[in-house]
Parts: sequence; C-alpha cells; structure tokens
Amino acid sequence: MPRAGLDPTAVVAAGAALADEVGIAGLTMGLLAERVGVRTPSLYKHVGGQEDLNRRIAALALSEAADAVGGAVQGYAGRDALVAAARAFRAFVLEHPGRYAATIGLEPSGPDDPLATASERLLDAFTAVLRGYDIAESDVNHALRMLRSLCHGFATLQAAGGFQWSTDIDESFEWLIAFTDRGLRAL
Amino acid sequence: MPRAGLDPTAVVAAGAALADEVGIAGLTMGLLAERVGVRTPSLYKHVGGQEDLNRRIAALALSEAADAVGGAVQGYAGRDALVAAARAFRAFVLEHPGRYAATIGLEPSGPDDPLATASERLLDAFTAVLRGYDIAESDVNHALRMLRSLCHGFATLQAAGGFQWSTDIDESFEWLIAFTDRGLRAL
DNA sequence: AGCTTTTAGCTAACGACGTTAGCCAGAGCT
DNA sequence: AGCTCTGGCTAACGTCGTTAGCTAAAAGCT
Repeated sequence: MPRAGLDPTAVVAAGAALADEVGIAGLTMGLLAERVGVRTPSLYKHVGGQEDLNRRIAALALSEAADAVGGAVQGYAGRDALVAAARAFRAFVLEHPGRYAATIGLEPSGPDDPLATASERLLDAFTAVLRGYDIAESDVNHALRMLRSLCHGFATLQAAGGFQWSTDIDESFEWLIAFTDRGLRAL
Repeated sequence: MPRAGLDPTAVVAAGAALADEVGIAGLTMGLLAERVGVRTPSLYKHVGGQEDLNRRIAALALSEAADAVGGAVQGYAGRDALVAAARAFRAFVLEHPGRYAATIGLEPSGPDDPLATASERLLDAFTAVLRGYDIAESDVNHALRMLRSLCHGFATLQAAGGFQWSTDIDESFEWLIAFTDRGLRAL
C-alpha cells in the first residue's frame, strides 16, 4: 500500500477546498478522506479531529483574507483604499464561502493561537484603510468594528442567499461603500 | 403511559429555547426530546425532522425579531426610530443567539413559506425606519440592505465573541448608529 | 355508554458519522 | 542490514438522526 504523502497543511487545504464546494456543514471526515485518497481514520494522523480541522481551516481562511485585503490596498489611500479593501474582502468570501463560514463562532484559545494572529492580520489590513481618513484616535476602534460588521454582514448575507429582491447586489455594495466613505470623511 | 400533550408549536418553542441555551449546533433531537419529556422518535409526530425543526425555529425567530423591532419603533421617527430599531434588534439577537443563528443560510422554499413571510415582516419594520429619512426611491433598497448588513454583522460578530479588544461594545454600537443616522440624513 | 377511528406515545432497529485502538508496512537513518 | 518512526490500514464503539411497527389514550359517532 503506497503512501499518500499527506501532511497537516495538505489536509487542511483540501478540507478548505471541500468546504467551499459542499458547505461547512457538509464537510465530513469521510468525504475529506475520500478526496485526499485515504481512509477516514488516517486523517487523524494529521489533524486532531473535526473541531481542530475546523479551526485550522478558519485560520487559513482568515490568513488568506488578510493577504487578499492587504494586497488590494497596496498603493491606495482614502476612498480608493476603502473600495479596494471592501471589494477584495467580499470577493474572497464569495469565492470561498465554506472556509469563511468556518471562521464564524470561534474564539482564539490564546494569544499565540494561529487563529488569533490571522484575525489580527485581517484587522490590521482594515486599520490601514482607516489611516487614510482623518479619524480621532478614540474613534478608530469604533470605525473598525463598523467596517468589519458591514463587510461581514453583507458578505455572509449574500453568501447565504439572504438578499431576496431583484435590486442588483453589486450596486448595493458599491452604494454601501460610497455611503461609508462619505461618513468617514465627515468625521 | 400518560400523554405529554405536545403539538408542533410547543416542540418548536422548546427547541428555540434549547437552542438559545446550548447553541444551534448543540441542539440535538435527543436533548430536545428529554426536555419536553418524551422519547426521541416521538418528536417526529410533530416535526418532520431536524431540518424542518430548524426552519420552524428560524421562522419563529424572525417573527419574534420583527415584533420586537416593530414594537420598539412605534411612535418614533427619524433618528429615534433608527436607534430604537437597532437596539431592539441587537438585544433580541443577544438574548436569543441560538434561534437567531438558526436563520442563517436558509432559503425560503416559496412565497407562502412562513420563513419568507416572517423575513418580510422584519424587513418591513426596518423599511418603516427608513421612511423617517429623506431617501430617494432608488436608494431605499440599498439603504435597507446596508442597515440589515450592519445589524446582522454586528450582532452576530458580538454573539460569536468576535470583538476582542477592550473597547466598550455598547459604545461602539451607539457610535455606529449615530454614524449611520448622520449618513442617512445627508442623503 | 359503547364502539370505532385516529393519533401520540413507545421500543427496536438501521445507517451515517466521528473517533479510538491496535496492527503493519514503507521511509529514513546508522 | 537492521532499527525506528510514522503514515497508512481494519475493526470496533458511541452518538445521533431516522424509520417501522406496535399500543394505548383520546376523540368522534351512534
């Protein structure tokens, strides 16, 4: 019986890809094992179990999201940066709904939890956007939370099919970004 | 063996309450059966299964949320209405995180699905808030989606423990409402 | 009241899934 | 070559959702 040459990284990557296809709820150990060409129990040589797998997928997702947002913002400031960041974030969630869904409802276990550091990196990317506006120090955290709530809420609602009427969703998103930009500049 | 006197409504109500206690993921048929004083298979006399139960809990949650928001808005307009609606919505989600979580990722099966009507009622309540502002007809849907994204995003992030730093969360929420109010009035 | 029909509860059983235990062979090192 | 480590396997168990089929309580009818 030839070896499959797996390691934790490969398993997590495959799990994330599978989650994007079948949804985080449909991600089963058996399905993942089949996908990577191995029997179910063998997965436990690489990840601690389903909860551990979920956490690792979430950390990967947040890290990738941070890269996407951070990269998109490069070279822009103010409104352009906000637009780029918001679009990049939403695009990421829509392209990878499963792995992003894995991030919901998880608490980092400690300061050196990969989940915490990835989450911080994503926040830092958004913080960089806010630096392009004239925001009082005391307002930065509030603005950051608002930005995060907006992006998270919009993206997850759309990914879940939560917007029902026919009004164009992309248009709504651009409208929402413009609205936020005006508000931030008026601070 | 005396009867327990259950009906679908009672089962769904108990399920929603249980979901608030143990989380939607921890809501198991066995646990619910024990809670209502019956063996697991008996639940299937009242609900079609776990998915059906989930949908019914979601419909209940949306209906209750619509009542809460609609009631809170009564007699207010403009900023006061926005504040009342947003607070009522967030309070509902924080008090009933489990049943609200049941609403995520569900698509109504048709126009007479209770889920659809409840969802519409909630949207109507927020639409009423927007009527207190001077918003162009073409912008109403965008503004509605923004409001929904904001409330949904903020409430779910907080319910999931997603805000890490020490800045006061209530304060952030009030800041966010004020920000939105200013933006809406500037339209 | 007595008879019939419906139905809400039960036990038994199955299938899917996550997980653990324990074995074995391939890969790498000395 | 031989030793060790490790990544794969099979077997088995527990939990959970679900279905089938039985029975007794309730409800309806005459």
